[in-house]
Amino acid sequence: MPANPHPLPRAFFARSPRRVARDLIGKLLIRSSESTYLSARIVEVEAYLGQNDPAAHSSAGRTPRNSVLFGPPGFAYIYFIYGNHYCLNVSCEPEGKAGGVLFRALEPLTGLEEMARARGTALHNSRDVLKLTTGPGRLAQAFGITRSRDNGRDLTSPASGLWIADDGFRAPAIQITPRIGITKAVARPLRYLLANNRFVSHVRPSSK
DNA sequence: ATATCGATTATCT
DNA sequence: GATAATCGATATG
Repeated sequence: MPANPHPLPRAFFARSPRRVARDLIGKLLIRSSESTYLSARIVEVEAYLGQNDPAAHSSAGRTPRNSVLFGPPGFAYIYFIYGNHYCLNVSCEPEGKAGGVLFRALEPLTGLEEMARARGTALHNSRDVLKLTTGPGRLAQAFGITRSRDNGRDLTSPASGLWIADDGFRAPAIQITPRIGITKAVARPLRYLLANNRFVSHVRPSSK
C-alpha cells in the first residue's frame, strides 16, 4: 500500500533534467486546497536541457518568458502554446543554470470528477478517464493550471497548493524514447515513461 | 483506423 | 510574418 504522500525536497530537482525526469516517473502531482484534492501519478515526462538542446525554450538564453528555468530548482515553468494550451514544467539544476522537465501524461487517482469539470468533458466510461490527463495540454487543463496562476509556483511545498510528492510507489520499468511534438533535436532519447501504462500520451499519426 | 484543419497568442526573425 | 514542447472536430477508409 502506498504511504502518505510527502513532498519531494528541493535537492531532488537540483540535478540534470535527465536524472530528474527519470526519477519523476511514478511520483505524484497534487493540487490541494481547502476545497480541492486532485492527485495523479506521473507516467510520462520529457527532459529539456539547458545547454546544447535546440528544442528547449532556454536554448537562446534567458528571457522574461523562460526566466523560471534559470532560477532555483523545483519551481513551475508554465508556457502557452498554439494559442490554446498551457504546459507544465518543473525547473531543474542549481540556480543560474537552465533546465526543466515537461509533464506529458498522468494517471488520475483522485478528484476525477473535478478534473472532468475543469476540462468541460463527460466522465461516463474508461475512455473518458483516459482523455483527462494524457497529453501536456490536457493535464494542465485538468489541474486548472494557467500561466498567470501558476508560473513560478514552488512545487516542493504543500502550502503552495500545487506540489510533487512521493507515496512510496516504485516504477517497475521505465522506457526511454525520443521526444514528441518537436521539430528540433528530434532524435534525442529524452522522453521517459512508465512501461505498460495506459495513460501514456499517443504520438499524433501525422506528427513527424 | 489515418488525415487535415482551425483555434489564437507569445516569441522570434 | 512565421512558428510553436497541442488538442478537438471533422472527414474519410
